[in-house]
Order: sequence, then structure tokens, then C-alpha cells
Amino acid sequence: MLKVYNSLTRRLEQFEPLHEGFVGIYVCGPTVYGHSHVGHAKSYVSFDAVVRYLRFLGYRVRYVQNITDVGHLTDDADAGEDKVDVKARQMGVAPMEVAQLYTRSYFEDMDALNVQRPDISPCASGHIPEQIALIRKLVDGGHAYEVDGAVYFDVQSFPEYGRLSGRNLDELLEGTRVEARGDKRHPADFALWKKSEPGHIMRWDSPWGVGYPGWHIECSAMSMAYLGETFDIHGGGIENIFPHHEDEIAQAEAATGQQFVRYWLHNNMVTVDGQKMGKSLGNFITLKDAFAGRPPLDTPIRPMVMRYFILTSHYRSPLDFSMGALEAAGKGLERIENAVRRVRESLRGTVEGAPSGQIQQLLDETREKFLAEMDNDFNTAGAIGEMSAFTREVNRLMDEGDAVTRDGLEAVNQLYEQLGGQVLGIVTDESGRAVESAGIESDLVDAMLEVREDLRKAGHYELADGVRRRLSKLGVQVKDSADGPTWRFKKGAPS
RNA sequence: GGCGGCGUAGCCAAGUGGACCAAGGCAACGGUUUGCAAAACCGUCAUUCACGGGUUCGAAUCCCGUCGCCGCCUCCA
Repeated sequence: MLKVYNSLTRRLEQFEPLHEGFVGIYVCGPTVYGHSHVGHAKSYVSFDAVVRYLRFLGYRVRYVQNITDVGHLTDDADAGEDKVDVKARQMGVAPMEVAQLYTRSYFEDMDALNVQRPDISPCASGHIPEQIALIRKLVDGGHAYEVDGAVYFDVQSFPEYGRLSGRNLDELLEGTRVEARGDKRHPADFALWKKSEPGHIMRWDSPWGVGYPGWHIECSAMSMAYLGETFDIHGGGIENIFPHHEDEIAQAEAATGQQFVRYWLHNNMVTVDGQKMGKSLGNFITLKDAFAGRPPLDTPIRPMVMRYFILTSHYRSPLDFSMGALEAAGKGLERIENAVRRVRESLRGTVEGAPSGQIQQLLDETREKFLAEMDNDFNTAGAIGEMSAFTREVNRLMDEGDAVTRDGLEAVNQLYEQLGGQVLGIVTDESGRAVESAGIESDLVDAMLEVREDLRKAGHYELADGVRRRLSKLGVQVKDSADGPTWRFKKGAPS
């Protein structure tokens, strides 16, 4: 029985979708004016696990995640410039070129992290009519007003305003950072539509003149366009609770008179050395830099290690980024990968036979505990713990050698593929395979190892060890065993 | 100032009042295996959950207080 923590009620609730067997989920996507960073990774890996698990449970899921390519300002909702617009001017290209460039970059990084693509990735600029229609509905209903080509949402017309974030309008009035604006009725009123000044590159016709949409409106408009006026899950970063999600609720519910979202899920932030990683702080790490080993990390982080690292903490907990923690995660993942490889390689050449009682019991217990962890608000950290414990047992049984039959190994492999692969996305077809190499390289390594074997047989261990050291530096890990040496290209090694 | 969260072993990190004298990973130490490595396994590693009270038959888990850290109230995943 799946339970999820709902930010709206601040408690763990039993999850029941609006329509049986179907789940509609919307997650706030990136604003595409720069490369993605590890904060994006945490958010989208976390929600990827959520979606994967819902699908594993048998739900038909429609996953919508927007791409913000217009309307997100560098400052608050009625000052500042459009982020994409600013970047376009800096680069000397059209805004849509900026958006396309970083949209591709985003998906590239997410693919590397084994994040499954959303079913629908609507961009704000492609849904201007939907946004205008929603704004018009709000104006007609008395929830929004026009001032000189701009339209603002009237927060005082929506008594529920502040419920999600635990605020009330009086407090907002006293807030140090919300300043009164001449053209707004209440300082907390926010822009639905902005007037394009003459120099502004992005401009669309609207009933209020030439302009562009505010940032919050796209999410209300697009989520309802694809998921209906009421849908199951809305996810996003905790920092977006106010004002972004609060405003989304206000816009949607004031327009439809119905509940907008049933379950609000919020993931916590990434910190670096205990400090929030933020654009304004200048301490953010892009995924491309991290994967390539460029500063500030200087060591290449394998994307799958990043994914594993993220999933070893709960999505609602903050995650502190450090090289030490990443290295530990890398070792932990490798242990699982080694076991997967060992199991897959042993599949041939094992005796026929049904799984032993021991194996069967291990499989049953692991599955049960794993699912219990995931049922508890998608506790991937606990679930990975179960995978690790399972891995130790698998290795132990294989070391002992007697209890493992072909069918037993098949079942073990299947559990890895289902729980580690399908659900967590940390086990893939690659996990059990050595890094591919162009033919001649493999042959050369084989040739060197043959020579090395001769050296070993002749007792020239220093020379043999030297060969092994040299190969290791080249990224080839050699393992001696009773049946002769085996080798593989190390993962994550510069090649 | 208002709202919210966190503080669990050397480090990272689960833990929804009772099977917790607290998962899992990393590190460390001892051992098995190995020519040596690597990999893997076995054992040791928090009688205790920031601190002080309280509620309860029972608390890491609930309540109050203290200290420390963090986030939101501007843009941010």
C-alpha cells in the first residue's frame, strides 16, 4: 500500500489516484537558459524513481514536465528581465535558439542519468493560447485585472491563498521583501501577463496588447491541458512552494472552482559543503562539468554513480554534495555491479535445477522489504539498503557454490533487473558487461596477459606485477583466479 | 520578524511509539581466499539516537524547553 507525503496536508497519506489505475503527474521542469546542474539531477532523478515505481505498481502513468522557455524573469514577478531573453542577447542569437540548445543539453544529461523521458514535455512558448485563455477566464471571473497592458492576479479574491506555504496575506504584507507596487492592488498580486516593451524580443498578441506570459501561469495552463482540471500528483523543488506553486493553485482553482492537485510532492535541495547550491551564490556544479571531471570537482563522476548517490538519500532530505560522499557511493554501486556481472557471467555453465529453498527465501524476503521501503513515500535509500544486503547474500551463496542452480541465478538476475533496473534504474544491461572495446585493443590485452601468465608460471612475479600495474594505469583491471586471469576496462576511467 | 525543516557511529545515510540493546554504504581493524594484488565472504565497529525535561506499560520516533545548523518569505530543481 503506497503512502506519500503530501505537502498540502503535511502528512503521510495513502495514495489513491483520481481514476483507478491511472496516474497523472506533473513536475516543474527546467528553465532552459543554461546547462543543468546537480540540483536538477536530484530533482529529476527523484521524480524518475517516483514515476518508475508507480509504473511498476501497474498504474498507467502520464508524466508531464514543462520546459520553460519564456516568462521566467531574473527578478520577482513584475520586475526583472526574461532569463532566456537576456541569454539570447548575450549570445547574440534568437531566444528560441537558446531554448533549443539548453533543452537538448538538458535531455542529454538526463539520458546519461538514466532518467526516463516525460511522456509530454510542453514548452511555454508553444502554449500561449492556452495561457491567454486561462488568464481571460480569471479576468472574467473577477480574479485578475488589467493595468496598462499587464494583467495581475488578485490574491484577495482567492481566500485560500497561502494554504500550501502556510502564509496569510497579512504576513505577506509585512514581509520585508514584498514591496508595494503602484499598479498592483495588493503587494502579493502577481503577473499573469506582461507587456512587451519595444526592445523586447519575445512578444505575442493578446487581448491586452503585445506581451508575454508570466512564469507561473504556464504550469497551471499546461498541466490542466494535458491532465485535466484536477489531477493526482504535482512535484517540484521545495523552493518553489512559494510563490510558484502557491500561485499555480490560485490561478487554477480560481479559474475552475475545483481542486487543482491532490498530492503535492516536494523534493529537497542540494547543498555544497552545507550551503545551498544556487545560481546567485555561484557555487553550482553543472552536470556536464561533473561528468567530464572539470572544476570544481576535477574528478569525472560517472552518471550512474551520481544517480545512485542521489537515491541513497530520501528525496525530502537535503543532499550534501562532497567528493568523499560520491566516492563512497561509487564503491557501493560497484559492489552491486560486480555481483550483477558475476551472476550474469555464471548463467552459462551452471547446473540445471530449480532455485534452492535458500535462494527462494532470499528472493522473497528481499522483494517484500524492498517494496515496503518504496511504499513508504518512495524511500529509495531504504530500498538501496535492501539491494546491498541482497548483494552480500548473493555473493555469499555463490562463494559457497552449492546452492546456486541455473534457475536460481535466473531468478536472482531477474530481481536485479526488476528492482534494481526497472524501479531504481541503477542496474542496466551495461552493469553486467565490460566496457566495449574496439577489437584490436582486446586482442592486445589478451596477448599481454598470455605473456604475463608465462612469467608467472616461471616465477617472475615482479615482472608479472609490473605488467598488471601498467595495464591498470591504462584502465584495464586484471583479476587472477584459479581458472586463469580475467580483465575488464575500469568504469569511469578516462579513456 | 513570519513559515518550514534538520541534528542518528570517523564519514554518508535509512529508521511511519513496541520484532531498534538502530538498515545499508564508505573508512578502519582482525580473519578466510590469493605468490602478491583485485574481487568476494566472515568477524569487530552507536547499550545509543544534539542536550534537558515530560507523556506512555514502552520513544530515535509524540510534547515542551535549550543549543547548533539549514531552507523559504527575491530568481532558483
